[in-house]
Amino acid sequence: MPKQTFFNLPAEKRQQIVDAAVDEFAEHGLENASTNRIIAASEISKGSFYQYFEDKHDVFDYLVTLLGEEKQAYFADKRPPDDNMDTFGYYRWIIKTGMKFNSSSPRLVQAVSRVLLNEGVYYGKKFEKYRRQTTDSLQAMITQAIQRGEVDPSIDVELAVMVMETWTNAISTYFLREGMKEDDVMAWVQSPKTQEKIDKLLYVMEYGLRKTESKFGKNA
Amino acid sequence: MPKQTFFNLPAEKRQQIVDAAVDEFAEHGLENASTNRIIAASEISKGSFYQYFEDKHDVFDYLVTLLGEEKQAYFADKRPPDDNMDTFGYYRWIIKTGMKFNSSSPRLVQAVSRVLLNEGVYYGKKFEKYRRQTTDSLQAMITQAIQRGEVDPSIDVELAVMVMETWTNAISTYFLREGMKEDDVMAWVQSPKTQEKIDKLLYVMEYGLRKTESKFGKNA
DNA sequence: CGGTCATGTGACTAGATGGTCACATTATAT
DNA sequence: ATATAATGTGACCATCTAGTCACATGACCG
Repeated sequence: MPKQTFFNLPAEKRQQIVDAAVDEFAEHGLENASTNRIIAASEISKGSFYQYFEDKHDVFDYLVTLLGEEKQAYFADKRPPDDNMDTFGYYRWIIKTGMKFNSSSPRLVQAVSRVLLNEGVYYGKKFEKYRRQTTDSLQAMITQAIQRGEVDPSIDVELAVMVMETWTNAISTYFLREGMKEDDVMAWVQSPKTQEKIDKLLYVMEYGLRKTESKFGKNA
Repeated sequence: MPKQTFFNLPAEKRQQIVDAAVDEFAEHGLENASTNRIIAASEISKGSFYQYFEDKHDVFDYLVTLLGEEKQAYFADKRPPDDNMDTFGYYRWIIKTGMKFNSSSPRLVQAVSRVLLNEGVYYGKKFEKYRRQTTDSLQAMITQAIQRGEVDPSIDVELAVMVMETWTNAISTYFLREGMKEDDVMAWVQSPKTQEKIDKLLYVMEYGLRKTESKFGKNA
């Protein structure tokens, strides 16, 4: 957590620092980020920086919190279109809505995701708390889905969580790699081409790659 | 490519340097790796290092080449048990045999994978050549599988490649995260528990998470 | 032996890093 | 206006970084 002095700052100055930090982490990750550069870019003095934060990890923690808050605010007034959706439909809605949210704060998402999805794997324990959030909610979702008879009960929950976590991360990575190339990320996300890609991907997650009889009926 | 002086070195000394580099990259990745530490650990002088290599990227390139050679040598005398295997069976064999290979050079695999799978995403163009190798062979495999009527033809090739690439990477990451915790990695890979996990994972890739009628016949 | 060429060496440079601290400035309260 | 507390500042420190270079050591050859 940043120190009180940081929160006493005028919002404008706070934003200046956050912007600088977001850029730095998005560009260099956490371990390679330079506090000196953050200080230079946010046009504060070195002494001030250390009066606001412990170190760069402290800044990063704050960015994660910030992203969490923004996400919560974004989802606050959003509800799936159909109340009787099954789990896969709900997951599809979550993924698509999540991608729209990502387009609304792409740099912040890039900064945080880059560290949590990649560096985080190697500096394990430090980031476990963040991963656990997603894991737990996915686990609840899947347990319910099995009870409802939507997910194959012969697949254990742990594995199903891994599958969905993998796809959640893969789609995030896809967003960061392909979406961030575009001028208008939001337009790219909402384009029929991107939406279709996500649909197809989740279809494969549901029904698999293999050509089966039951699928023939669907595609014929 | 390392300079000629490096290849003139006695094999023992070369190995010493490789070991030090592998450890450094496995522990710190590419961007955070320190040539100074590699030099210290391999017990050569600074001047010598720069007579062998251009810089640390040069060393890393060599490690990638080395891993490629070792992998090729490992697969040279291995053939899938059944010649009439379908594509999914073949892929399953590749993945499992690949994991056995990984256990035989776990540190080298860790060093290279860490950089290519994670850092590589952000320092794009530099590593594209390596990624293209896997992509191309997966693409050939899938095209053939569609022709054989094994893969759903309504799934475009590009997407199927993404799916298989995602799973190849996910299994690599799983190996690095879980397998490397074990004392005996090889034993862990070949244990029934791990093998079953892989089987189930690839089963889900083939048939999906959703409970379908055709699956009922299989699982009942 | 002397000469030549390849290899080994570590002190040194120039720059960046995270972090501290004595002091200057500003705001608040009396 | 004066005292007190909060905030701002950048020179400075120790440590690390990649890379160079003048010189030392060794090997081989005539």
